[in-house]
Amino acid sequence: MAQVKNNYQFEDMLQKHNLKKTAPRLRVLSMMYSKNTATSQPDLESVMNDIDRVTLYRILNVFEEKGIIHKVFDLNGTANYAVCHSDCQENHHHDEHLHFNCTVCKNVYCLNELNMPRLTLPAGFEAQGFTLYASGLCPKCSKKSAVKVN
Amino acid sequence: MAQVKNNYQFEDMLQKHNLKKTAPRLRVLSMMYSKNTATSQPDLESVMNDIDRVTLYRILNVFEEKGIIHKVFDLNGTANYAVCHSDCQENHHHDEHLHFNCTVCKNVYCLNELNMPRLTLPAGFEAQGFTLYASGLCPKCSKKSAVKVN
DNA sequence: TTATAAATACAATAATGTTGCATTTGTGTT
DNA sequence: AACACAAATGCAACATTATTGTATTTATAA
Repeated sequence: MAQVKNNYQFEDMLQKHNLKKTAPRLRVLSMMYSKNTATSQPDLESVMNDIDRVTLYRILNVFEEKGIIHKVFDLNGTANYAVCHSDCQENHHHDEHLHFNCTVCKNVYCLNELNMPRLTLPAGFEAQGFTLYASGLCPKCSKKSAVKVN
Repeated sequence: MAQVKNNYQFEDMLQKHNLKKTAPRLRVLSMMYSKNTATSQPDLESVMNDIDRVTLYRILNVFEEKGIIHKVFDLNGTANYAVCHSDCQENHHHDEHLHFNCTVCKNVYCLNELNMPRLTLPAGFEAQGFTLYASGLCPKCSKKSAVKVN
């Protein structure tokens, strides 16, 4: 699930996007790539509490601008960020997959493997992008609830 | 588009849900039913600036709990609320339609007429609900941009 | 008309996100 | 290797959005 990358690859990523290789940015990258769920600013802040809040916000913003991560809102309306896959470019995201928000663990999964169904809009509407949300139980939480643990 | 209802009908709605018929609630209802787009707390506040902000938040919350309106987040992650159609019940929303967020006027349209495509999730995921988002130009704004007004 | 529970208004607080600026750091150049 | 400069970070202040507690007001049923 989670894409495995080493520190050299993260440095390359930054360089490719004309971003300086700084410790905070590398740490954010490695955290986001180590998980298969999206990450919010609060998530980052709780782990990297030695990095300034504002810095984290700004890192997330540049990464999004550069097409490294994309933003997705969870059920509570808080912004979460997930690593983009190959076909995202600067200021032009291809975010057309299913976002699954677990109602128990609150994690947001990007299910890239699912391709979006084509659909036609009512007359007059011109869509530029689609996003599909689902909420429910993720594999981990549905297993837990089945055996009534917790 | 916008559902036409009179004040008696709004009073009935409140009564049906065991909510007291108060002036703020009736005003919120009539505003929300008069538009075909979703409404945010800031929207309400700018129009009804004589009503306390907190009251508006609480009204939106009860209405959502009672299944009168449902919450949908716009592109900026701010909560918008739209009137539900018939099949929503208390604490059990049927929100499975397309939400269209115009990138120009920022309005959120609920396109109920569009039925959701069926889709199968990866193994282990148990979906309870789906929501489909699209962003782009709404009919009004696409017409404007075509004739290069503004 | 009155009693009571519910709803509102107001004040205070919390959480989240943004802006401006001084300081520090990375990087290309000498 | 050292310097210069732009970029990034850290810090302080502020803005916005949402929540909680409580006194006051209001709707409704007795």
